[in-house]
Amino acid sequence: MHRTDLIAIGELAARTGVAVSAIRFYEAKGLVEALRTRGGQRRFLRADIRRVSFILIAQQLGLSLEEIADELARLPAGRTPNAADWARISTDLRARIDARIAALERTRKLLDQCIGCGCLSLKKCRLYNAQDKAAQRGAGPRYLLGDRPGEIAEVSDGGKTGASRPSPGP
Amino acid sequence: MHRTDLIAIGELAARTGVAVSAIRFYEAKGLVEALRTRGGQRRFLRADIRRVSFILIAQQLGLSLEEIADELARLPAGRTPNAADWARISTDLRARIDARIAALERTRKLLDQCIGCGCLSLKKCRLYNAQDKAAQRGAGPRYLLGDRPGEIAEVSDGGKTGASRPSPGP
DNA sequence: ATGAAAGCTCAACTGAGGTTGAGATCAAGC
DNA sequence: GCTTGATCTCAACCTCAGTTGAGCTTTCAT
Repeated sequence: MHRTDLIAIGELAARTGVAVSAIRFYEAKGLVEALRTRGGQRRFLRADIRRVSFILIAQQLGLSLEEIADELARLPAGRTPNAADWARISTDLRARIDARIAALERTRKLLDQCIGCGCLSLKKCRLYNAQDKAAQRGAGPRYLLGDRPGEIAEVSDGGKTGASRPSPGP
Repeated sequence: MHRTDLIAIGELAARTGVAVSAIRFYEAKGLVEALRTRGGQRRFLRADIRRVSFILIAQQLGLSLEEIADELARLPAGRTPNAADWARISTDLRARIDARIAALERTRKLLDQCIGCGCLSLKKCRLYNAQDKAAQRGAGPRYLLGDRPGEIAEVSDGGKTGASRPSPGP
């Protein structure tokens, strides 16, 4: 093949659209690995172009760098994801997207009811009352709508969540 | 009405599910206002339960605290949003939700093609190449995906792009 | 052989949305 | 009056995903 199967960080950057600093950052996080020249400069494999692209895509789909690192760590020894890996991973990702869309749709529905009724007035507004309900019966602290970023709670009248979200823990 | 039309910060916290520290933070950002006792403790109006709830909802719908502050600032003197205000604001929010759902759906479609083809192989994978502005609401490499159209290097095995853009500039 | 371009490390900074801790004061029930 | 729990301020710290800058070294084309 090419004599230059190793590429410098700048080339990897240019080919993926990622900043050089970001690639160094990814390396520090264990997302990519580099060989070094005698002089100490990084040299990447061509396959790392794909690896970085994978990172970008996964990121777009909502995974944190840590999750991506986990995903990559599950592959045999530094391998860049192949078709089978991808099928598994992407099926996973699809489920995430579905969940996000569903959550958003629930919210939209609630919101529509709310626009329609124009209420905003406590007794009736379901969006508002999602939280309020909590307090007016039984006075426990910490009720809330969604308990996860990006996720709106299913606001059903009966449902109690008991989810404590304001602080992620001590 | 009640003799206790004023509530302490702890109660506001309990009734909204927000941490006390977060409420102080919101006050610092101008999102809520508090009266003070002679001793210097904050006392909130009951209406602030609604105000905080509004903040929470708007936040869930993707507004930053600054945007929420702007929204609230457009209301007459510290008023908690009323029906007309709400109609305007919520119509706005709905558009945001729609946009997010649409973006997510585009991504999902791309992903489906990708699961199907199993490619992952640069030339064909639209997810890889098209790097849609999909779910970009959330952290991510800001200078890249979508930002400068045409700037993403075609991730191909062959040619060199020369488009070196390691840093977005000062 | 040389000079520009690219690379190196390390520390500090960003910004959003808060949390944590120290040390002091306030409010209220007994 | 005392004690206990809630609250106060202020500063420092956290996470995430990187960026920026200083100061220095390596690589490569001419």
